[in-house]
Amino acid sequence: MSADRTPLEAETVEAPAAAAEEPDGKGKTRIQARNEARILDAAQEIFAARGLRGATVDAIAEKAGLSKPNLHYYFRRKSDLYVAVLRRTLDIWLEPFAELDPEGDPAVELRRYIAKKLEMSRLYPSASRVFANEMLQGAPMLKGYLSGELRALVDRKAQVIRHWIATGRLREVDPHHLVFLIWAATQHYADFDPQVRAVLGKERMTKADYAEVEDSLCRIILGGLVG
Amino acid sequence: MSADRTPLEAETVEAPAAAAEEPDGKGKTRIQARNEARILDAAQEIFAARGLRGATVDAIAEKAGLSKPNLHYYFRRKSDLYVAVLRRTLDIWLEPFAELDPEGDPAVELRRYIAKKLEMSRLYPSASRVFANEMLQGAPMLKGYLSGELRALVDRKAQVIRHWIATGRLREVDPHHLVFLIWAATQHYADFDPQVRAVLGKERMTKADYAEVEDSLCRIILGGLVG
DNA sequence: TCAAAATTTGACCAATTGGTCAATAATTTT
DNA sequence: AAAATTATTGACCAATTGGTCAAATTTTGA
Repeated sequence: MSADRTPLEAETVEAPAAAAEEPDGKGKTRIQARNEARILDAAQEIFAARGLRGATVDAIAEKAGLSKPNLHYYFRRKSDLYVAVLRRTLDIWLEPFAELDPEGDPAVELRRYIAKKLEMSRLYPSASRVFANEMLQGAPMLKGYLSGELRALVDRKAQVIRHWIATGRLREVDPHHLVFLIWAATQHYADFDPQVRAVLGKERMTKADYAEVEDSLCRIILGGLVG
Repeated sequence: MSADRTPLEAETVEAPAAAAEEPDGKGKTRIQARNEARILDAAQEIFAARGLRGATVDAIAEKAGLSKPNLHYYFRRKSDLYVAVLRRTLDIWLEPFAELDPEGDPAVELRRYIAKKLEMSRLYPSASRVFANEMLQGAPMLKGYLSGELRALVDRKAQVIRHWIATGRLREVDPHHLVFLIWAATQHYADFDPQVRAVLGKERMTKADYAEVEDSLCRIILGGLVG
């Protein structure tokens, strides 16, 4: 109940000695790079399924193929690892959102964004789930990030959407809620996968299934907003 | 890693002696009813924030104002309590969905359903979060329910939507994905509340804020489907 | 009023778990 | 090849936690 929180701003792993190195990439042994990657992947799976508190270091270590003390050699605290996973996920997620182009055609831009976001749910569902878990916990690790960087970015993109509306290329909508809707709809297929599969009666969701999802989402969301 | 799963079908609490009593309601002392309600409410809060594994019986007991052994007097295992909370949530959730009327106007019916679902996110966010948590864990307790009762109900309602389409009152859409979209969009405001508030820059979401959400969602989702 | 039934609790376990540490084994550097 | 650095591990704690139990207290009902 006390100490498993570390602000996102903190460095994930102390860069070994060397100061002016690239924030990641170099300054790392071959072994270091390999093991840290393995650990992050394993941690993402475990955190996705159990959350921060539910995940055990033993489980992560086992999945990564390392002993617990060996894992601690790379990440001193479980929360460090959690934050590192979260950071990696966020980096991947925000890229296509930031690319929404005010000069592009809203229909094309939004469709591409929806497609990319959905593809991420399909390819990295566990990343989505870790984030969802963090939200459910009240975002203890991401509070600052959400109301800082993220809010700023969303506000900027809301301007893009307003621009589209102002130039008559998009119907009147609240930009924020449009963004939330896209996020909710796309992430749903990763976060609520068991429900989706059960209701659809599918053992697993194929690439083709996702193509149908994309079609449906675009049709509904864009249907009333453009054209 | 072993024993914290109990199928939903199992009775929540062994009805004390009497066989042919109503499944709930009677057959319970005043104290029993009061305490069980308190425990369920407390458990919902704790489970919502921490998930099944992360929630401690102590925390639930404290929130309910009882001692741990006393809580165990009412619910022998933590997982019993978890299932009970889940069951209660599902009962509340499915009611308005089941009410979608094939003879009604699609615009009115869907708008009302969206409004009700959103209201539930506003009034009982923790219920939504417990469910979300269970999904993220892979739905260990709800698997059977999802592919049984729920799937059947959704299929039935998908027919209603297809009926609307066939009679030219609704544009062509995949009924299942429309339902998922509505679920995702409405639950998002409960499950991702920290993100929503941070991005919107609001300390808390008021009733008025939710009214705007409702308006936006209906405008986007229904905008392209009816009229 | 008094015994039976229901409720509550303090004291305890046994298992789990995050994290440490000294010692050992690889690797790299000189 | 020896020294220095990096990686790995077995053995261990201390704290947390789910759950038990016998004893005590309160409520109920005849």
